[in-house]
Amino acid sequence: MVKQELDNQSLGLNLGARLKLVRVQAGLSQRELARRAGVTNAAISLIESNQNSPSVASLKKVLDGIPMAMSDFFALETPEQDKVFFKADELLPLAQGQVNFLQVGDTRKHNLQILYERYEPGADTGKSMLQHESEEGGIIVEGEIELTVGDRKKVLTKGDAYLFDSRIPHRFRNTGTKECIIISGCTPPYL
Amino acid sequence: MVKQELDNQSLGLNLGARLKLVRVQAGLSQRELARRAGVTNAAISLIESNQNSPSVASLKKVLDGIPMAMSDFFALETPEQDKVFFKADELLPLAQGQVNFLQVGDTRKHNLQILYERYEPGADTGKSMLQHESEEGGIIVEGEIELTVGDRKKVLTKGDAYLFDSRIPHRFRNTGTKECIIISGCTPPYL
DNA sequence: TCTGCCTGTTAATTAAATTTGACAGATTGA
DNA sequence: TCAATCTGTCAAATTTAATTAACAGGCAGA
Repeated sequence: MVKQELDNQSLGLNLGARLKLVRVQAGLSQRELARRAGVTNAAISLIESNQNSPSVASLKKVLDGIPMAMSDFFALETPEQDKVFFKADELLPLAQGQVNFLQVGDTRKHNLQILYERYEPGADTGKSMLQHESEEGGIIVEGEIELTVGDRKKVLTKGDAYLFDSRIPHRFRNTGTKECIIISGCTPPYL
Repeated sequence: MVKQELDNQSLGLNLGARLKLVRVQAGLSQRELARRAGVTNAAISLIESNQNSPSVASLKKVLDGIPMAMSDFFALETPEQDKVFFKADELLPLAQGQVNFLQVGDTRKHNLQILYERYEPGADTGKSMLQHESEEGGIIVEGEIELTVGDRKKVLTKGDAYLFDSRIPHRFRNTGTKECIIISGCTPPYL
C-alpha cells in the first residue's frame, strides 16, 4: 500500500514546507542537517514530504541543527496564511457529541465565524440558555430544529433561517427524528 | 521495567510543565482537554509527566483544544530560563564522532561558550586549520593533545592549559593512545 | 564513459507514541 | 456510608515515527 500524505498537512501547519524552507535558507542538505541534528536523513525526508509528524523531541533536535528556536519556527509565515478555500475535511471540529460544530478557518484572524452545525435527534444546547456578546444567523439545510430566542419559540425546517442578537438567551433543540444540519454565522466569534 | 522520564526533559524544553501550565490556566482537566482536542486523557497524562514526546500533530490537536498557537506555546517562559546549574546529562551535544563536544547552556543567551571536549586517540580537528573571530582557552583534564597555533606546536598533558586568539589558524590532534578530555571556554561562542 | 560522491526517496525493521481499558484516590450528593 | 462521578495514572495492545540499508538520479573529475 502506498503511503499517503498526512491529512490536512498536519492540521494546517505545513510542517514539511516550513522545515524545507529553513533548511534550504541555512544552505544545508538533508544529510548535512541530519548529521548536525543527530537524526537520520530519512527522517528529514519523511518530515519534509509530510509523510509523518515528528515528535517534538525530534523536531527540537532538527532545529538545534539549524539552529533555530521552536517558537520562531512556528511563528514563520507559510502559504497557509490568509487561507481562503477549505476542503470539507479541513474544517476545525469545535464540539463532538450529540451536537457537532465544524468551523471554517481561524477565528483568531477574523471577526466572522462560519459553522457547519449538526444536531442528532434529541440534541439540545441545554436548558440553561446560551447568551453571548454576538449576532448570529443561519439557514437550515437538513432536518428540523426548535429554536427558542427570548420568549419566542419556533420549529424551523429545511430552507428556513434565523438571525438574532446573541445577548438574548437562546437554545437549539432537535425535536425531529432525523439529524439536523445548519450553516451559521456569528460575529464576533463565540465558542 | 519502570518507565523513565525522558532524558533532559526533551532536550531542555520542559514540555510537560508547559502543557500543564496552559491547561490549568485554561481551567481544564486532562480529560476535558482531551475531549476538546480529540485525543485520549492518557496521552495528555504521559506528555505532562514527560514520559513521551508527542508528535507535532498531536501537540497541535491538544493546543487547538485550549486554544493556543504553537508559536505562543513555545515562546512561553519556563523555569528553564536563566538556568545556572546543569547536570552532566543536560549538556548539549554539538559534535558526535571521534571528536565530541558538550556545551554548557544556551549560547544564544550568553556571550561565553563553555565546552566539555572529548578526543578519541587519533581524533583531529583537521588539516585545514580552524579560524574564527573569538578568543579561546582551556585546561587538559585527561590524556594528552597536540595543539598547533599558527607556527607553534606543543603536546599538552593533564593539568596543562592554553589560551589564544582564535583568528590564528589552529588545530587539535590526539596523538596519544588514550582519550583526551579538555574543558574549554570561547568568546564569543563558535560552532 | 567510467568512477566516486553527492542529492533525495523508500521498503523493511526497530523503537516510540497513542489508544484502550482498567485502577485507585478524592469529592459530591443521597 | 454508599453510589456516582470526578481526578490522574498505568500496563498492554495498537498505531505511528525513526532507523537501517538499500536505490536512482545528477554532477564533477579522470
